[in-house]
Amino acid sequence: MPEGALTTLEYALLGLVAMRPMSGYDVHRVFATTPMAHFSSSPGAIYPALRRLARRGLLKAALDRATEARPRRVYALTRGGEEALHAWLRQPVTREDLVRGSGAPILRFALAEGRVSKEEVLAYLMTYRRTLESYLEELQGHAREMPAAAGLHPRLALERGIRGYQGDLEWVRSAAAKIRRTGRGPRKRRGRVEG
Amino acid sequence: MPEGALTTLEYALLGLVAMRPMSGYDVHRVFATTPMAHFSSSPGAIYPALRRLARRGLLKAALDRATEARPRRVYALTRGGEEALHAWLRQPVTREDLVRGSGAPILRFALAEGRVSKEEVLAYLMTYRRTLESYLEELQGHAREMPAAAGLHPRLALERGIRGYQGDLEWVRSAAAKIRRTGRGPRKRRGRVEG
DNA sequence: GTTTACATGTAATCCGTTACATGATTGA
DNA sequence: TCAATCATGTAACGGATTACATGTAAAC
Repeated sequence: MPEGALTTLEYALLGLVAMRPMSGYDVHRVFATTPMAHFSSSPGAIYPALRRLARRGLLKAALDRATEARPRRVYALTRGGEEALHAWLRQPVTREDLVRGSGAPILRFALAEGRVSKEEVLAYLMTYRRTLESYLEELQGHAREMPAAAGLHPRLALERGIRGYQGDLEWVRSAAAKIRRTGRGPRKRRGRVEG
Repeated sequence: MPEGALTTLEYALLGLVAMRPMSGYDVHRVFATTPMAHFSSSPGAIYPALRRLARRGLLKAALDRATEARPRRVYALTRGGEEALHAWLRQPVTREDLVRGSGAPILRFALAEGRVSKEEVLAYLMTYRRTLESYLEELQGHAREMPAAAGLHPRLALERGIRGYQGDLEWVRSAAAKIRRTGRGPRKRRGRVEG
């Protein structure tokens, strides 16, 4: 039932809950204490988004009345949620992803671990790379055709954008190389044993 | 009169109209044909935003009935608009600016040309630099304290963020240096503006 | 002479922000 | 005991996206 796409926040929530079932406050804390803050926001966004996902059947809520005085609504992924998340993780990076600066490309990459095969991750990074290369050419075209009268600041601002995407390109290459070097990719989720 | 802050889009509109009076369509075209697309969006955002700014007294609309068959509403900055824009351009870059990735820091820089003194631009870039340095330390702390169990993808995603801000830092330094070299009288000896 | 692109908007829907509400737990 | 903090939300408001509406000029 993926009628209509989800917001970036909703996908971030799917991805977090996929790691382990979480309450709204658990999610809030992740956003408050990690660089995921980029996607976060306020409880006023998180709680309604969780409910929307539950209403759509992508999450299921379990009322946990035992452990706490106040009931906690602990959300977990449903089968449909798994599928929606998985489908999203495999979406290629588009020009719009870059222009909008939504952070979605990196979010997808970060959440892909253990849910997408190594080959699919590499394919995803390839779409990222190609889109970056193409958009970089576009921006460099703008830089070339920028009239001198446009002024120093706009030129510097554009240069900053170009540098940023070039850095992303280097990152993509380096990340792909590191992933290629990993042992047989996690085909399906495999438990990590830490040592 | 500046009750409540404006949205980034609204400031972008103020900045564009400040360059030369523009109609909604003119603005739309700038967004559609330049890297300003980042802040853009649809007519459905632009036109209402222009009206809001007019209602607040920051823009004044002139109905241009002569040049075109259909009347164009051409917007120009009012005195209040000048002041609101100028006040915004001088706001320091905050941590929230970075976390949210709104693009506001660069937008302010790009729009500052000719409206803010060279010294103020350099001071602004200094706030940008300091905020970047501080946020970078925060992110590097996260990287150090990230449990090994967190996995490869989140670590790479964080590394990408750190690299990006480091690139911004280099850009800030280089931009400040270029701006320092501008508009110096031929006889003036260079003074140090370092911090 | 009709399609296509230009130019200027409006309307419905919906998401996110801000601020508030409330109950439990802990520290002074 | 009183305040602060943790934990879990709700409500009002407003801006943005998407889609639609409409009227002119250019192209074919």
